[in-house]
Amino acid sequence: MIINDKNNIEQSSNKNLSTDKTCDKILNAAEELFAEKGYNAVSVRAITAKAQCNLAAVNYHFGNKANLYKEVFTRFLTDLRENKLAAINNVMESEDATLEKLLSGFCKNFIETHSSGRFSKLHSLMQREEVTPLLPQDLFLGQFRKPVMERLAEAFKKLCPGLSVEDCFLCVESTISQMLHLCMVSQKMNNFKSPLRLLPVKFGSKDYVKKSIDHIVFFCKAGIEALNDKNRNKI
Amino acid sequence: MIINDKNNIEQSSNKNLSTDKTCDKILNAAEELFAEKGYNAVSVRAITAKAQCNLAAVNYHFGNKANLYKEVFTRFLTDLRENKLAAINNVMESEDATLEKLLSGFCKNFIETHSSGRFSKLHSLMQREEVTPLLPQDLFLGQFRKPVMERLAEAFKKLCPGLSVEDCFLCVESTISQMLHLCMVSQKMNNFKSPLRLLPVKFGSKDYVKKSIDHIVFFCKAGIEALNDKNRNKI
DNA sequence: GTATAAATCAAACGTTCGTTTAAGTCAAGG
DNA sequence: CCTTGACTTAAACGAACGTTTGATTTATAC
Repeated sequence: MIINDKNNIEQSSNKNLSTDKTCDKILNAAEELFAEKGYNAVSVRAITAKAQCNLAAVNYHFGNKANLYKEVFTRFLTDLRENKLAAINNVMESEDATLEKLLSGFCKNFIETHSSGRFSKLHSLMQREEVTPLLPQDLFLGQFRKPVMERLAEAFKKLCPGLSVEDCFLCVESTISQMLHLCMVSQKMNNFKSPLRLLPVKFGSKDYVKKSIDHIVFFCKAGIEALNDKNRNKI
Repeated sequence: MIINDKNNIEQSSNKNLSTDKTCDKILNAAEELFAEKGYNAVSVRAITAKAQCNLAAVNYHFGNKANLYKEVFTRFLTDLRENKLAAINNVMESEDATLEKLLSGFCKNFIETHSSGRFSKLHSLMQREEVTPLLPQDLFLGQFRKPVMERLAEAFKKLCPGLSVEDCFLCVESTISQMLHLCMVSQKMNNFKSPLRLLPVKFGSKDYVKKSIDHIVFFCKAGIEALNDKNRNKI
């Protein structure tokens, strides 16, 4: 019995996750099911049914259900972190980087990544883990949130030197919180087809998301620049 | 067997929830436990143990566990909605209402309400319900979010006539999303005593929350006024 | 005081769950 | 060919859960 094997480090960075081995079939099936329904709502039996393997295979390869969840979550967090850092670096490595380009690049990558494909469903999983943590705090906070926040705060500082380090982090929180909220609204509305209309544009529709992105970029730019100006005037 | 009895309508509006009747003891015990651990992590046995009554009492008075949860959630949402509407009205009924006073009043009431007392733990429950809905959408969205959002959007419109209705709602979302995020960070850090430091001020500490509130008020004010000015310049 | 309904109680039911066990299959190495 | 170890399989275990039952107690009304 070999649990917690890390033999798929190279594979996890690939876009196409391998599906031949039982171990990987379980990992992929668990990722889909956990993302869709959350940890408690998914039974080991459901996972092994989807992976088309025996019930005991989960305990054989991963020790127990909780450890399988940890493996799924770690693989996902690593991939998502690299995605976000790349989006920030992509703007900052350019010669003519501006605050607006940074915000636009970060937010558009955010919504695209979290709204389609593999990360779409996993976004809910991340939100669930944030509200009801099942894993050690340092995994989510230290290995994902901290590096992304630090990189974005650093970028803000470079483009707006008037900001204090503290202001940079507060602006990062302001930006990210709005994006997380938008993703949640967008995803929830897509799932439930609610007829509720709060706006002329239907809440959660594609038009709504598009307008929201533009709004958030404008809103954050104004807030950050106002903060930048305030500090510069102090001097 | 009388389930779903609404005989405590007057009592629910009182600050001191009655605790003499078995029915109310169950409701109060369930509120505390659901708020702390979520629906699935709380067993009917745990509720009846805390309420010091028999296991079958839950099914006798509320039909089943799910309906008890609905009763708990409805009572809580009604109280919280009135709290928020009062905070907005409290500023707007004044003669010298300004955008900054509105934002400050709303945000400070928000953090105070969600950080201490009865609503402190219930905030997590609301977040869980948002991420993993167990109840019909129109309950949370229609009876809570919609009225609060409409009232705040209306207030923005009054103080910043240059904003379009759509802009008002987008600014409401920007404001609320930042407050929700702050509450979550604050609460999580309080629970876990994480040593992680992202800022000079400790993440999630009282100082951090205080500075964050001031930041959010300033940040939103700048964003809203920039939007207001942009539209006025169009004319 | 007695009849009727409401409320409480201990006990059990049926189901689902995560996990374990022990037998079985298969491929590689000597 | 045989052994060894990795892997798979069917079956069962024990615990926890929501719910139900039927008897018993308490309160209410006549």
